[in-house]
Amino acid sequence: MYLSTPSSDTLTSAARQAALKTTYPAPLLASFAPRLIAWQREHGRHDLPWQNTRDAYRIWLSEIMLQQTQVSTVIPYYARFLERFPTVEALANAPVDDVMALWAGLGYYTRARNLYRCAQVVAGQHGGQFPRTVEGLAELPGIGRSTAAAIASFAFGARETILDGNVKRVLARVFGVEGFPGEKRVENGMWTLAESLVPDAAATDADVSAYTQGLMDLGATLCTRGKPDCERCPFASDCVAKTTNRQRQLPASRPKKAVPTRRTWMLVLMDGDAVMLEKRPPSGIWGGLWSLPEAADEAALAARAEGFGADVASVSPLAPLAHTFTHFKLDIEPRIAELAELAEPGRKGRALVAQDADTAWVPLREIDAYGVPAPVRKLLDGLRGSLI
DNA sequence: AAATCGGGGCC
DNA sequence: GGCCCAGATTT
Repeated sequence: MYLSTPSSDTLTSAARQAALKTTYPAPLLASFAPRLIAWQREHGRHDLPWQNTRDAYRIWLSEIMLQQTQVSTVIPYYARFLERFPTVEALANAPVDDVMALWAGLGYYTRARNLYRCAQVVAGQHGGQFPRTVEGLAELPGIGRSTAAAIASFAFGARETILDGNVKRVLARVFGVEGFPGEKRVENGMWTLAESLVPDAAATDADVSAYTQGLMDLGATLCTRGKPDCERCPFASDCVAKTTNRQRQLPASRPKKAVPTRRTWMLVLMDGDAVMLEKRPPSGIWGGLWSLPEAADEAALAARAEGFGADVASVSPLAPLAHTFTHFKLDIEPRIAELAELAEPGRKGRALVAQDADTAWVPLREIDAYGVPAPVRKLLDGLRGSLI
């Protein structure tokens, strides 16, 4: 049952549908589908390679590719896939490495693996036929509720609604749906609204296809995130966002949640005017950038300083700085140290420090030539100013 | 640099 | 069953 709109409170599905009419203008609800269909036929996209087919395999393949990549990128991949794997059986029987090789460049490789797994399930357990219902489709790997609805409506004329990011944006604007669509309550309301909008039983399969395609086309070509082309929109006269000039506010963006704070200690190890930078691991925060050696606490940083050849007694604090990421705030505790004197009088030595591909002595004036995280650069810029 | 995105997986 | 993530792109 998880595919049906999750019931909120005690309302039945019918009651929730009825409640929509008190929330949104009935004439808009009633005219939405015919207007969208008319617009799609006149101004929508009609020549995409996966249109004008009812082959569920082709539609599925396009939908999976389009989940993550824009149309212009998908087109050549789609063509190559179909040439190499004309049927779901051909895909299922291919070595997985062949599939991955053809996918290479599209990214999101777990979805390629799901694509392959899905093909094997369809070929092996469904006789090569994709399930015809949203429920059946959504049990397959890589197919969720929205993708299932896209396949069911395009391939089988099912009167089911999609609800992807584009559609959420269109609905939020046209109907003035408040709240962040990533929030369950808001999303559930959008599913109910979207379901109420699908063409009625009188609609032909072609109408259903035009409707679903229209939802996609409107969001992708007119009702875009940045600069919607309201002048060409068939709903401009009714659209809540347009008529109240809130295109930028709808849909509501993710609420800024209080982010956790992490704390890190950074070593500013100086040798004259040069500072030691370390290359960070390729993935994770500041992946691949050059930064200061780090440690999780004061003692660990002192140990690192000593390991590099600094006199621990010379390690002293600089002003802390904060940097905010999407997910968390980083408090940086910088500690500055100089290399200890070598036994040979009057010489400090870079030779003490292992020079490998992941460490570098960089004169402060040259750090711009390295990829250095913004807060670290700021810190070093300040240091440079004070040393001169 | 920040925001966004469907589905999967984790709890 | 709900929440958050992984992995990538667009703006």
